Amino acid sequence: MTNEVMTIREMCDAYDVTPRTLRFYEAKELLFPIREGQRRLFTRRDRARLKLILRGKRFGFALEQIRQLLELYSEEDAGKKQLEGALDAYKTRKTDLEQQVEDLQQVLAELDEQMAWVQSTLDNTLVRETAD
Amino acid sequence: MTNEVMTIREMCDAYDVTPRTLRFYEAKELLFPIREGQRRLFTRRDRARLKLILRGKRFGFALEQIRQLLELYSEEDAGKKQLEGALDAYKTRKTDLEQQVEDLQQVLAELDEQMAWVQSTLDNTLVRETAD
DNA sequence: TTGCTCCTCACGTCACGTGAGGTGGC
DNA sequence: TTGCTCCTCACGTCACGTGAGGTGGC
Repeated sequence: MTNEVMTIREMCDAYDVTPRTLRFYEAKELLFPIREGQRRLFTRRDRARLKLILRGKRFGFALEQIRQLLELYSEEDAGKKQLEGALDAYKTRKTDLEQQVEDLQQVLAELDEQMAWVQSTLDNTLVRETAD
Repeated sequence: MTNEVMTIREMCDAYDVTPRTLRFYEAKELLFPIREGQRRLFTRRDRARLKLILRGKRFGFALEQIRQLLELYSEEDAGKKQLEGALDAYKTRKTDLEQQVEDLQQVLAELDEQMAWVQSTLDNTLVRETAD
């Protein structure tokens, strides 16, 4: 049954996160597990939200922005405005990620130069030592 | 004269960093400005180190690792061992950066899918609204 | 005196990690 | 009783940002 609730341990195993992370997301109002005494029980809704949170993180969104995106999605009538809002956030994120790729490639080139320089110095050092 | 010392403000303007950053690097023993009373005066050596620090950061090294690399470089006899140590660190960093590029491209593809999905939902919404 | 730049704490940020100390149920 | 898992503080991490409050020299 996908309607079964899950304990914190089961959640950790299923989604590869730590208990601390789940408690942290609850404190930040990203998840709303129900309580059985002290213990947390995560519902199907929490699991759906956690999946979106983890994907949002992969996209590079900050938790606060993910919280806002979750709100957009959960407003029962996911209407035009909500969807366009989400799409806008995605576009901004995409541009930023593309810039990151460019930056990384630039940095990789610079790193190659640096490595070549050190390597050539190393070669010269060996030559000198061998020339003794 | 490149032997002139520079004030914190001149350093900030020259290298596009904040005063806080320079004080922080000093506290972390990455820079060693001399003192004129309370004020810091940055030497040519500090400027050379700062350039290496900023490049190290671009490469994605943590400050502590940058500190160690600076030690390797500054050991007057930058011999075989030191250079090989630096080269090793660079290689590890390079592998990691390449992995980051791959991850980002993967994430970008996933983001495109997600955007397409939202867009198609949006199209359907418009169709329904127009069909009234 | 007013401005400007410098200084030293020291708390805030972000997303958790990591003990410390205690509880419930087998 | 011992183990195991859960819990709640609350401090630590990383690289600084950001006031608060004070100083020196024009």
